[in-house]
Amino acid sequence: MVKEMCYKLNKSSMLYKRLMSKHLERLNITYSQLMVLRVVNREPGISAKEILMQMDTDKATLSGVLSRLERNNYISRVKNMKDKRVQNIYISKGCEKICNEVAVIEKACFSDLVDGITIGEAEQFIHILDRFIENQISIIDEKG
Amino acid sequence: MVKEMCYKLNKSSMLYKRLMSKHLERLNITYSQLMVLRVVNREPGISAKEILMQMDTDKATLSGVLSRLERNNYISRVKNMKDKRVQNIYISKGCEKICNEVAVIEKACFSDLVDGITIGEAEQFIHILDRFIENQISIIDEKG
DNA sequence: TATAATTACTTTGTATACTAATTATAGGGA
DNA sequence: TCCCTATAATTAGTATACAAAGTAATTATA
Repeated sequence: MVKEMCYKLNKSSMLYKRLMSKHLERLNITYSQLMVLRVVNREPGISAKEILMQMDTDKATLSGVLSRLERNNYISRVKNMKDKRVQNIYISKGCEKICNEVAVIEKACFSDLVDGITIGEAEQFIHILDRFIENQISIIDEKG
Repeated sequence: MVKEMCYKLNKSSMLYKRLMSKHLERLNITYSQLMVLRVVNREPGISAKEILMQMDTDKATLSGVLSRLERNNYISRVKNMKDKRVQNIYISKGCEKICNEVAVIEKACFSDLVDGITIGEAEQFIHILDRFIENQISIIDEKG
């Protein structure tokens, strides 16, 4: 039973990434990059460490995503003069648009995803998923 | 709401992979490799294409996983003489053990994962997830 | 103030994912 | 038999994911 849950969770997650990638292709940005861009859009001047605290990824992974975002002129990184280890990250001009465009795409995509699923079911689903995630986190934390 | 579902699905999937990776570390095998190994264990002599039909991955990805499995002596690939494009894949001797060991690990891990989740809830969860996956697949298929 | 410990971030190396292109082989006509 | 198309699998290239090591700057402490 749990096996089935896990297997299907993985499958669904994979499909979601595939789906979003298709949508994002024409915006010339990847799913991970967008997730980061969104956080920066919400909090201009945020540092990598602060993004990490919100995003549950790996610092090395984030470092790479930020490099590519900067290379493609989606963001700029400015060394913080009070603490030179830190870089403040800003969205490039005109780039807020992308976040808005994506919101539209997502909305369209999401409406198809819930076909045949009631709000009550979705709530229940999220409720169980939350419990599941809590269990996962506590197991991982135990292992240090 | 859907956004929350997707976000949490991704998160849970990521945590699951992290968790299994930790467990598999000492067996010197990765999660993806194990998934493939399992299929081969079930159907000795299976071809890469047949694995693909069962596994919902990419053929290029699978090719890489198979190379590494072969490099580490977990499997062997034998050219099929009736159709020389095809390779028949076999588990190396002594390697069935790993599959069994993993079954034990998984069982232990799974029991922790369902803490506080009833069987009824799990069933409901899978039911909704199935619907969700169906929707995802039909959207992806629409797009070609 | 010199040294130790920490912190923020990057780099390196390995393993997926996935697209596009390539290779080798099969198999069906003309 | 030669040609064309389809198929099984690999290869090349880009982008994650993550562990481990490295770098530079900051803080704590003897």
